[in-house]
Amino acid sequence: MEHRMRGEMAVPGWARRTAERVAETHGGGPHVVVTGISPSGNIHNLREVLVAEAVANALKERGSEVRFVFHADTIDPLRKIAPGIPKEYERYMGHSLSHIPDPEGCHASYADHFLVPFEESLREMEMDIEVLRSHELYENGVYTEVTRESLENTAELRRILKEVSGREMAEDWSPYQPRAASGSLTGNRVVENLPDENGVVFVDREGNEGVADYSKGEGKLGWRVELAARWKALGVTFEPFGKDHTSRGGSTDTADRMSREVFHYPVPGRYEYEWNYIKGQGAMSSSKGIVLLPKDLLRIMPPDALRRMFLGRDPARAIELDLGGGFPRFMDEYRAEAGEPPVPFLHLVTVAQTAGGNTEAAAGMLSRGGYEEEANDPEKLALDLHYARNWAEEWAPEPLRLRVLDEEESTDAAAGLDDEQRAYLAEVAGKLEPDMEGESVQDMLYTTAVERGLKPKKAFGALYTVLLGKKSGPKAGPFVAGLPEDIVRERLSV
RNA sequence: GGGCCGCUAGCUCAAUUGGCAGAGCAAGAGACUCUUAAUCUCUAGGUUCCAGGUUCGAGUCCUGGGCGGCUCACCA
Repeated sequence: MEHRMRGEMAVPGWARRTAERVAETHGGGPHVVVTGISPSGNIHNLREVLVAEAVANALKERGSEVRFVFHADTIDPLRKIAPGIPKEYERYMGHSLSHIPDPEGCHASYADHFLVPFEESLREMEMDIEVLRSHELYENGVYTEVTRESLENTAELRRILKEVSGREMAEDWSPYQPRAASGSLTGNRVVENLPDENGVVFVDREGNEGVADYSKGEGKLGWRVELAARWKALGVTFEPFGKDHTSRGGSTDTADRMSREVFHYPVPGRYEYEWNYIKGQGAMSSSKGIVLLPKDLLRIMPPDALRRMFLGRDPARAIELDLGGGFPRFMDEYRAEAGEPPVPFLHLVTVAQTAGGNTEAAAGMLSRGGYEEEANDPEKLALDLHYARNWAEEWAPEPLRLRVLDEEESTDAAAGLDDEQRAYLAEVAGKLEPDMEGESVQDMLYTTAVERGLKPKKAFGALYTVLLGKKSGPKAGPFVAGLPEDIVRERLSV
């Protein structure tokens, strides 16, 4: 069986149309597709990155050369303390994330603490993307020219901000935020530009004067200006935006005008995406501690399934992702489209939980169930079982979760059974033979119950009680046949 | 107030850039001597929020309206 390779997914229509518009306004390339959000680990990030990836692929499909960039705002000042971060970090307020130590000491900086896991997720997604850290861009002089340009056009930028937002701007406003000796980017006042030295003279909170060299990353442009400046500095031709940025008076509104009127750079193509929500959890919010990493979701599905799930039919629409009860159906549809063997995901879930880590046993169960193809591909089977098992443990509704009780638990659970049920279990235990097929086990279980005048529901209920501690479970015959015989016999002897 | 999105079967949603309105679940009927969130077969279920417009043809495009959700303030 030939499986579709990663990254070769069909380019969706909305992405192709977007690429077409980008090509009309920005030519045949080379194109620079940028996606950039703060490295806070919010799952919305993923949708933005995937939208950008789809458009980048659509541009490539048109024959253009594409540079695909993830831009991380590592130089940005810390402005709120995330849950779980020590209170002492209050003292780093206003400092660059790249200049603050990792609260857990595991990475080079506070910024990397959040960014590195996200980078790992991008790698796991097998994404062909280049990660740029903004503090490095500043330090390497990538922003030197646009910063000089911004400073020269301070009055013009200030006027645009005032017009678009309708707010009064401080008389001494500057597009540049120098870093004070204290490390803080905020609360400093630029008093003089030194274009010949790539610098500004500023006065900090305490009234001390200092000089910042903007060719060396000793400060940064204010957010709204930086956005437009980045387009020019990196030659951006496309960037997606969430709806929080694109409203009137929003950041794209100001950046668009700055780009055209100050930097004389054509506004990059754009796609406005809606957000995605996780059913039962509400909006993902890093400040509320509701954080879901791509990594977490790659535990239950392959990268291309994640792409499909997060992009939906049209990323301009909000979607509520159902990772609970609706997930098996999603997987079945995805697998059908991808041309994978048609084993129902729910079946894999049962098999995975029954067979534990034993791929051979699982293959046997699948084979007996008529799923030869899946059973004969151990590598793929192991991966699918991994997804199914993780889903069962982390997302599945309670009725689908299975765990064979240990001896003690089983004895406790059996306390509620009556004599008829115990006698039934004892008889069944005696009739079980090694190498019985699921079907004959099922037949034996049923026939025995009927012969004893025991209602099937009561009989099967007893079986599930001692094996799983529940009143119901997966189809009993195949399930029991898949378990080691001695364990079954032991649990039935109560 | 501005912006974006949604409104299609009882429920959750599809409808491939204008071409016979579909699926899953729920409901009803039947089948299986085999428990289940059962399975299989069949049935029913619709003024696509409203009013106009464009078109040979509109769930889809345009205008106006209604209801609901989200989002926006130099904070990146």
